[in-house]
Amino acid sequence: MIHQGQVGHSAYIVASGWACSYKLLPSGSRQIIGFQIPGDFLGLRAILFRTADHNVEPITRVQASEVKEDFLLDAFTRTPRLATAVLWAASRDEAMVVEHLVDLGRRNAAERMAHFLLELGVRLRLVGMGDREGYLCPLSQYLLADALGLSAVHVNRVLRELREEGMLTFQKGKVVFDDYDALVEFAGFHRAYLDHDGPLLR
Amino acid sequence: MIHQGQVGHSAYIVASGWACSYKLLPSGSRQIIGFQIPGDFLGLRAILFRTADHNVEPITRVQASEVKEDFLLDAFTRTPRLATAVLWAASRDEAMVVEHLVDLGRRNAAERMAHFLLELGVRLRLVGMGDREGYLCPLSQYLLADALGLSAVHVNRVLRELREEGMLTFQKGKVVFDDYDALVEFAGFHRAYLDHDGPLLR
DNA sequence: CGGAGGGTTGATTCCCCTCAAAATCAGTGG
DNA sequence: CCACTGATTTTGAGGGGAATCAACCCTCCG
Repeated sequence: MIHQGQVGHSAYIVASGWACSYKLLPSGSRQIIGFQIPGDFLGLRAILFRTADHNVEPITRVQASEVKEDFLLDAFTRTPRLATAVLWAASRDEAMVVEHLVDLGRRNAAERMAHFLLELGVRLRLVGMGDREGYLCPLSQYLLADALGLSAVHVNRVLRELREEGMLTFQKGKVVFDDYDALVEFAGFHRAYLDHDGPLLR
Repeated sequence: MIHQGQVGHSAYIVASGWACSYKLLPSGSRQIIGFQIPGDFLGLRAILFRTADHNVEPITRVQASEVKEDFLLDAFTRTPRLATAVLWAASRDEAMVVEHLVDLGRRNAAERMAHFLLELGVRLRLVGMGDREGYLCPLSQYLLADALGLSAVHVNRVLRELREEGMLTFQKGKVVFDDYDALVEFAGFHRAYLDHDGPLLR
């Protein structure tokens, strides 16, 4: 969908399916920045900076509406409210990246996993694709590893631990919260950063 | 300057001095999101979300221009170009956080340190506070540790390594690039994400 | 002169990586 | 229906990078 270093990209609004954005290092390893789910806006930086600084790739089959560069920039000058809305979306995005940063910097593997899957759960619930019980999740352990800065092997062990602790089960594409409250406590999860009221229009 | 959980903040444009933004975890540990230097805009999320999701604290004595919430939101609707400029600034900010994320996820301690100090160098050069030789840097090893997701002790060891390898010297508040090219190579540093042309105005 | 903050170094521990190999599963074609 | 392939999950063994704990030093400052 978007390729690092290339120019002339569009932005997209995801209608269905999952995608992921990531960066590749010279060493060949990959760091996943985040996952995009239905309702998400992606590619803003690719438009503003003209040349994309990251990649976006579908994980499942994705349907998305294309938002062309010209349209977006025109719309900004013509409809300030839209500009504010996009700014707000970008800020929510940044808040998620920041929380992800905290994950990698100051949480151990299990807390990281728990926090990450909780966040994903809240986001999916906001678009009606999950509930307090759990959700369907097409992510492989390799993808989780590249997102959480772990090895795939260790992802597997951590998932086993969480399962044996009776907090969370992730198997066969399904995340099940076995003990939601314990999990929230364990991960130090505060959903405030996902709950802001939408653009502060005036 | 800004306190997590509090409402009614302003944004600021730093005129002189250094600040840092960070999050605190229940465990008491701290993850520094980034450092603000002269010319940087900070506190946008605190305004858009009404309640701040992070803290900002001065490191040295800071002089900054306050940008009040009302002013900013009014200006958006009245001056679309300004909105685009702010959006652009926010995106550059996010690009830096993303690169920081890659640091924590996929680089070892030494590469992380090198990459971080190189980025800081480029940013400082853009505002005339450093050159290819190096720059003045008021950050303690504790601050570096909390930014890079390391312990202060290990920060010290890594700095010693880099010094003994003849790549970089950080002592007495001065960063000196002993071998800039080697350092860039070692860190896998690409400055593209800092070099975009400024707001794409129309 | 005592105390605090920051820097430096050593010893030990442990979290997570790497390497390696089964086991399971989905799809594919004979 | 089964053999074959490739992707994914699972488990084990061993090693290493960074944390932790614990000193000791220096400088600055009231």
